[in-house]
Amino acid sequence: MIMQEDREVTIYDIAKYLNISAATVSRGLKNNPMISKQTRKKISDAANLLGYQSNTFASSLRSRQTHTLGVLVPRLNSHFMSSALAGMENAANAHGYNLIIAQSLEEVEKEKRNVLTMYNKRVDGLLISLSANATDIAHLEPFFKRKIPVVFFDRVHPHAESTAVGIDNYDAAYQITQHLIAQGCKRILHLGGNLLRNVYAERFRGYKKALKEHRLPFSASLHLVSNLSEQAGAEAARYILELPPAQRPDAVFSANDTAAVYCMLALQAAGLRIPEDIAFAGFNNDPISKVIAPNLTTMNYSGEAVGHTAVSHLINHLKGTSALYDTNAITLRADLIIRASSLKRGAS
Amino acid sequence: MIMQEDREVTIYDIAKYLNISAATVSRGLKNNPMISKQTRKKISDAANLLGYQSNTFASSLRSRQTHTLGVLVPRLNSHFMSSALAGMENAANAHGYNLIIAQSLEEVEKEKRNVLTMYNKRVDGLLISLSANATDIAHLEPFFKRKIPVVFFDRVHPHAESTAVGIDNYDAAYQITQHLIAQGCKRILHLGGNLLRNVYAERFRGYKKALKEHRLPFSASLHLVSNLSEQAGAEAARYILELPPAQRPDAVFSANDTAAVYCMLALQAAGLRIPEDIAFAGFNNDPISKVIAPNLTTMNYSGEAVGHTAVSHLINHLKGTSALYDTNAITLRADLIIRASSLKRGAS
DNA sequence: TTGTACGCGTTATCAG
DNA sequence: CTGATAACGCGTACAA
Repeated sequence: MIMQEDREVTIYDIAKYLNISAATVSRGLKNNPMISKQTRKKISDAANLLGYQSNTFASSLRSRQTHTLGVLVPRLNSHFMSSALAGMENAANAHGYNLIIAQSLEEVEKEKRNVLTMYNKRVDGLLISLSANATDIAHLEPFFKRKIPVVFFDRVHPHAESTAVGIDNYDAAYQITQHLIAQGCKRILHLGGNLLRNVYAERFRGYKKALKEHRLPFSASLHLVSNLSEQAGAEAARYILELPPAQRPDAVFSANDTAAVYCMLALQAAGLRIPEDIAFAGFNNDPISKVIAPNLTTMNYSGEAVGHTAVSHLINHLKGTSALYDTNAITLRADLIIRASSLKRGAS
Repeated sequence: MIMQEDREVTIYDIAKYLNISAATVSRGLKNNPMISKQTRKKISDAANLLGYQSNTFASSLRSRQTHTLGVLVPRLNSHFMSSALAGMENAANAHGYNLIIAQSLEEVEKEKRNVLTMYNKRVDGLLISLSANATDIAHLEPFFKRKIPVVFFDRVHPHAESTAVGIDNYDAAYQITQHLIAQGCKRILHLGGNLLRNVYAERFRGYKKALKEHRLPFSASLHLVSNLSEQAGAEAARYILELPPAQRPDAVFSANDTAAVYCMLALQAAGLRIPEDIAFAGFNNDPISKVIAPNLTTMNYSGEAVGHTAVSHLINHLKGTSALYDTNAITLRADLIIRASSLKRGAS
């Protein structure tokens, strides 16, 4: 048990000390221009002297503002997510906001509980990237009902009154697939994620569009769905190796770099050459993509930018200072990075 | 500006609705056994019906407990840190605690500001990994003074009333260096970090101890200090290549995997063979260490475990349920993972 | 088992 | 420019 220390120093202590009212102290502490410069100085000095530290929730209780944003993500430990968090923290800090962070571990139930916790903490806004198998956003109703702004990022969901921050996954996947086709690939396997999530559904759509445009047949046997983990990548390799030679793909487009890399490693271990026997492209520009040999062609977009944009937008909305307050979707750029893993015919 | 919605539903609304007192509602909501089972049921039903959601800071204001822990790290976006955060979130969530997270970006000033913010939010405890060039922990005084528990993790600092969670960096570095020596390496370069931080100082000490034990000379020209970034790794490679052949190291022990890997890549690009010309060992078991060719020998320890342990310990302390409340240091295990990058003479 | 009454530290409102 | 006073929503002695 922690001992209860002596009472904390409050604005009343400062008031008493200076023989002024607590109201004046409160105002002075926030540099309210109504208070004379000298009084403000006196208050500030006394605060330091007495070791005063404001009590955020007493303030929140009264002002109905917590200056805290809730962040809810599927997992904290991926390169993209931690970059996004870093970007969020930067933006939040710059505006005097704090972040309260939780992960759903891809479990809808945990996501629901965390949403409620965030609500109970009365966050001023919520940033969320949905868990893999959430089918709807009914659990966000408490926020919608009270018009507390919600910003979806990365794994978004359509909602009239919320903003979505992400990239054009459809176009990105289209570009990647086209690039592989331009390299002469004709049987391109797609290593995809759960189609409930827009990011994976759209990457799959973009892939199919490119195939169609080039009159390449799409076959369900060339579309694997998984959680895109290291294991999933290795399993995909086993799947490929067990395919009859005639049906073997000559390229793989993976919806993330992790699965791509571990698929590559397993295929290489089995004696296949990359890109000669099978070309590879991933997604995310994860650090491992430029360490693997050959380097992995991938789609680059900045997690930091996504996070920073999402928070900046949210805070602008809260402060009502942005004309963007009713923007419904923010699409950040993503660039194809062509590396050796997909270059069947010399440099590009 | 966000419109102020209708007042929130409070325990008073529930009380009025059921013709009972707010106190009873308050107690019933927390399943206080003093309240009869049926009353509790009625309260719970009414709460659901009216859409009641508890207001955490009204509660915190009264109870002086926030059930929130502050987490302050140098950077959010490294593999180790995001794993540690994931472990912390797990442990916290399991005990009904929340995490408020900020990064110092290695700047002492930002660290100080964040510490104060955490204090003002009245976190129940603080978890901190110090920024690279913090020379003391005077800025934690507000916490110490009010006996709010502080737990250092990874980059720790001695303090009588705080706990430190980490690994034995001294021994780990000693093991790594010894392994390199056993492989026949005689001139081992150490790519180290800022010596103000225990993790780097101890890894350096362990390295020197191994050298000394094997009567290998230590030379300042074999100790590079940097921020261990990708660039720093590449620069180290340049440094090595510019050394007169006779002075070139035959091994590199880097205090993290990132610098090791980018040093390897640059040396390989210059035509050096690893491990034949120069052996490598890193630290952290970062994902890139098992993707680089040849795979990087490294020290494995779980960020998740560090984070989970730190939070569990802190919460146990808060709840006063642990005999460990006065433990001053928790050392987790770290294992040498020997991979091809350091094997000069066949498999081990 | 339940109700009464007050206070946690701050800010908003309304006077002066 | 400053002060008095009443909330904000909840928890807890104390009384019943």
